[in-house]
Amino acid sequence: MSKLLGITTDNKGRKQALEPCLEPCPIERGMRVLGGKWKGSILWHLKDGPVRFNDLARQLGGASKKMVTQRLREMEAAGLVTREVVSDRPIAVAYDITDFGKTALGFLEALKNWAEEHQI
Amino acid sequence: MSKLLGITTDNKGRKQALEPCLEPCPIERGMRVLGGKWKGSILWHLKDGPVRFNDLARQLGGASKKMVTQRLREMEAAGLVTREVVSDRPIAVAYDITDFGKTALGFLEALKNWAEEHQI
DNA sequence: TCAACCAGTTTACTTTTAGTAACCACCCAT
DNA sequence: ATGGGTGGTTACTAAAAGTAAACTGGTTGA
Repeated sequence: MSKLLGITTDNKGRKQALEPCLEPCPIERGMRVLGGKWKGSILWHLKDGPVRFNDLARQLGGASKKMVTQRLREMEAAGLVTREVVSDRPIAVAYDITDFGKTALGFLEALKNWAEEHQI
Repeated sequence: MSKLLGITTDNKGRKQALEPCLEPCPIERGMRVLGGKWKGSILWHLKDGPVRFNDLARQLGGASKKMVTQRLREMEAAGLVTREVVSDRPIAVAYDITDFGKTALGFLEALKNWAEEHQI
C-alpha cells in the first residue's frame, strides 16, 4: 500500500484518490455564484450605488434584457443584490449591492487587475 | 442633454450608455480564462508540482477524462499550464503550472476563502 | 397622436458546455 | 489471457446558456 499526493494504490494495484475534489469544492462553488457570464460585471456596476434595470442593461452593452433579468434573479437568490421597487406609476426599480455582495468585490478587483496586467 | 452615471440623454430623449461594458471587459475576459468548470480546480491541484493526467482526473472526482483533456488543452493554449511527456514506453505525461499560471493562484485562493467563509 | 421611456416576459431558436460510454494502442504483473 | 495501468479519442446525448425580436401595459413629453 503506497501513497503519493493523495492517491492510494491497494495490494491489487488498484488506484484511487484519497480526497477527490468532489464537485462542491470551494473553488467550484464560488465559481457557480460569481462565474456566470455577466455576473461579475453586474456586481461591479452596482458597487457605487443602486442602478436601475435599463441603465444596467445599457451599460452591459452586449447583454440582452433576458440575460440581465436572469442573472439578477440568481444573484438576488444568492443574496448578492437586492431589488427594490422605487415607485409605481411610473414604475422604477433599483438594484443595489448587499453587504454580502460587497464581500465579493475585492475578489472581482483582483480578477480585473489580473486580466489587465496580463493582457488577457 | 443630461448625464447621469455614464448615461446620456440626447435632445430627443433617447438614452445611451457612454461607456458600455463591451464584452471584452477585464472581468469577463478573466472569467473566460479561469471561469470554465474545473479550470480553477485543475490549476489549484497543480500548485504543488507536476501531476500526471490520470492522477489529476481521479482527484477531480466528477470530471470525465474528456473534460480534463479539454480544459487542459485550453489552459495550455492560454499559457497557464505545460504538458510534458516524461517517458515513452510506458507513456507518462506530467502537467505543470507555469509562472503565468502561478499569478492566478492568489486570486483563486481569494475565491476559495470567500466561498468557505460565507458557506457557499 | 406619436414616439420614446419604464421593467420586464415570451417565443423561437442557436450555440456552447457538460456529460456518458465505449474504444484505441500499448504496457506490466499474475 | 485477464485485469489492471498509461493517455487519450470518438460518437452521441442532454442540458445550459445565449441570442434577437416581439410583446405587455402602462407613463411621459413634444
